[in-house]
Amino acid sequence: MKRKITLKDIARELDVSISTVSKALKNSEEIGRDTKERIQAFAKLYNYKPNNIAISLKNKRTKNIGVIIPDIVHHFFTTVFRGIEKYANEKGYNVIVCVSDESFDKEVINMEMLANGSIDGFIMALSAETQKRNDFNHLKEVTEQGIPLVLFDRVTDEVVCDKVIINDEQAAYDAVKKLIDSGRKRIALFTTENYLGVSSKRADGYFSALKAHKIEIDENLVLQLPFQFENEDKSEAFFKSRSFDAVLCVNEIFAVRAMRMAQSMGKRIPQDLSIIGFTDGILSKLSSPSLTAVAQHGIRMGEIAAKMLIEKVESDREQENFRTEIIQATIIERESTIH
Amino acid sequence: MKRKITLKDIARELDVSISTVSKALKNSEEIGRDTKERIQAFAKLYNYKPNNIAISLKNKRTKNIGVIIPDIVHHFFTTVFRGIEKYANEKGYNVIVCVSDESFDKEVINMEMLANGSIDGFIMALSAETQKRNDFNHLKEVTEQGIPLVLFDRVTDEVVCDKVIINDEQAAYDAVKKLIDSGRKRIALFTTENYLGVSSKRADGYFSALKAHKIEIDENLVLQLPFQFENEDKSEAFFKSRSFDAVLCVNEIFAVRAMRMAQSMGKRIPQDLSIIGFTDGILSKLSSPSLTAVAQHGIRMGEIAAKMLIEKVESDREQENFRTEIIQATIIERESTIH
DNA sequence: TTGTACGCGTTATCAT
DNA sequence: ATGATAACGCGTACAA
Repeated sequence: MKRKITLKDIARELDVSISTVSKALKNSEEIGRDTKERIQAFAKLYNYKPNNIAISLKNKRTKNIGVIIPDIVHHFFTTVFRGIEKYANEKGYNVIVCVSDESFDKEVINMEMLANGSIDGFIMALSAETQKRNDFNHLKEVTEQGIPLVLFDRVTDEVVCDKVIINDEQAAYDAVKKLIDSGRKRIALFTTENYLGVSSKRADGYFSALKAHKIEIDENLVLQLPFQFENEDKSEAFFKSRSFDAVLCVNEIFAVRAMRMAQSMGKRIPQDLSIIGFTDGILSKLSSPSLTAVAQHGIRMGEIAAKMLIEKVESDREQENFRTEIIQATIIERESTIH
Repeated sequence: MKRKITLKDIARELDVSISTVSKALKNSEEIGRDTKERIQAFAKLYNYKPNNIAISLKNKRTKNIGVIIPDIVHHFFTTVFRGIEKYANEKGYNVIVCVSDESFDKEVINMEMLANGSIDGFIMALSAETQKRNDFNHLKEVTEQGIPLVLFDRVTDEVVCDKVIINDEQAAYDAVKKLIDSGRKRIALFTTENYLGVSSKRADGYFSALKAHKIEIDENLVLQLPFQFENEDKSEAFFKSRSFDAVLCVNEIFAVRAMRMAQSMGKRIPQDLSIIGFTDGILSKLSSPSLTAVAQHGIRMGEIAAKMLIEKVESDREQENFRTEIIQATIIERESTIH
């Protein structure tokens, strides 16, 4: 087994000083032709590569980005992650991922682990619990330490930092408008409990679209469901007791399950019921009929987040100006709506 | 902005030596009651945390694991990743993820980036291109340097290291047997081009199950498709020109698309056609009808991989004994088969 | 009980 | 043209 070779090893072997080796390998003009060549040849032969950790210690730059997301087995988040990783890699950065699992405590622990020198900056989406508790001290501490932070999708006004979001409210508005334009009158909303985070903006868009089109708001047409739609009974009761001809769902799992439920009750999609869901993932594409969906452009969101972060990281002067980038969601029309 | 505080800062502030501070914070018995308390109080007040990078340099241990996977927007891989991340975090390790994007070059570059001290060991699944080229020098180099490596799912015999796989062949055999037992006679196989990696084992299981049950093998019933099943024409032609009453698909995307294609041609699932797919992901659960699937237990696979790796990392003595853990796949019966 | 010195691997500055 | 030294932050063997 050939262990990693260091500058010191080369220096000893070639009987020169460490600093000579260091300079020679950087092609410094200070070093003589022949010594330089000797050293470079030797280094290449033994495949010398500088130790990242030592360089990090010296430069106080790790070239690592910390990403903290609530869930990784999740289409939208992986998509954003893909964008982050792609951009970061191009810029020579590596990405350390931690999953908060929607837990406040894990989010805190993960941030602390990484904040002690392991990363140059954070990109994250808040856990559900963090949003519920409205406690953002761990984020504030990090920014106060001068560690750059970019929030995406699940953000908060409480923390001053860069942010990337989609225009959730407008997207929901547009989706509902599309349903109305196609002749739908009784439009339901399937959302998460407590209108958590983005869901509340989507609900806002839903309500304002109805208002703008003079459709009376019927709170009975709003169904709040637990995260994974585990509660089939609740939705079944909803379907049985309400009459509606369209649904807007705040995520694609809700959308697919709504569709299945409707179909099992003999409804035809889209003739009897139109469905639009947020997140244009594999489920929307491959369900049958395929789902009209609000594309959140996760990859772009990730790229932008990474770009914003790296800019901050690489700018040495203290930053005070923070931006919020808004990505335009687009509606991908498929078979679950009439057009 | 309060920058991170170091031992040196505390020492200067309290007018003691750095090593005194260091010892005091480790509660060393060498240090006097009062100095210890003074130092600890001060450290707590200023929220002192040791710098990970410095510790890494000193210990030659980063407490980072490098994970390289072909794709992240992919149910199975994210599932495995979840298992890795979970176990690693419990053990105080962080996970650096790189996506090879099925490319040999990116895999090599990513490994090199991380191998220079950034991580203590690798967990990876080979990219498609790497498998095709049969070139594993980058893996061998890493193991020769003494960096522990665990391969999962997409493995190779060419590299001597720990591995975690599922019993693909047996699982395919069992799936086909289940189809046969339910009365199916003409069973098709939808696989990737060139029987890449795991697909070839699944094909082996398919063939041997047919043989074992005295069903004549008809090569015309094997359809090779590009990765994402982009080629709808090819599969449509297949459906039109062949007659078969069951399909085994090597992944869930193939399975869902096969089902949609069949349905669009008027076939009923499972009455006219039974379908079983590998990967028990969200697609299988939520498609309609839901898909009988081979569960690969990604989380467990990830946990085991992380466990194997960390054991190797933390064992100081040179390792020579490598294991291959085989996880038993299980068939989850749903609506796309008769039982 | 406290402090000094050294080393982890690298680079930058200053001597020779 | 080459080398010695200090520094990044920490821990520890050894000295006082």
